[in-house]
Amino acid sequence: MSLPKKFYDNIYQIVKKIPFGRVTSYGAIAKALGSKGSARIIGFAMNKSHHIPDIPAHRVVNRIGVLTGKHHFKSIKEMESRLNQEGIKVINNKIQNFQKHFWDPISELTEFN
DNA sequence: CGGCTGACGATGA
DNA sequence: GTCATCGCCAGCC
Repeated sequence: MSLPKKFYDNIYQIVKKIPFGRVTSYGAIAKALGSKGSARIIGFAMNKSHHIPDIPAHRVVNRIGVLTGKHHFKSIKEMESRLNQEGIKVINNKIQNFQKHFWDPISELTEFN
């Protein structure tokens, strides 16, 4: 409550806006926040979001579509399993046609506003 | 207050 | 195309 982390809060806002069957990258979110250099911070924020049920972290992967954060999930299989449920094919921990499923917050939201 | 961490990204070889 | 290294920048110890 007091002193809300604007950066982290912004990240959660965007991640929660990711539509079903879509994925995005840490760099895309970071850039949407105006700090493309803080792509790593996005992952950090995800760790803090572990107690937040509305954070589809499984829809957030790195720029190449690899499920880098799956190991941080309750179950490693859960991340790729959830993506499969959304119609996203994950082979070798990498999203197939990643660019096709890629959801750019800047293009869709035109700034998180 | 100083330094390390980290679910990344870009660039160079 | 792949592999290695540097840079980023907020949070945390």
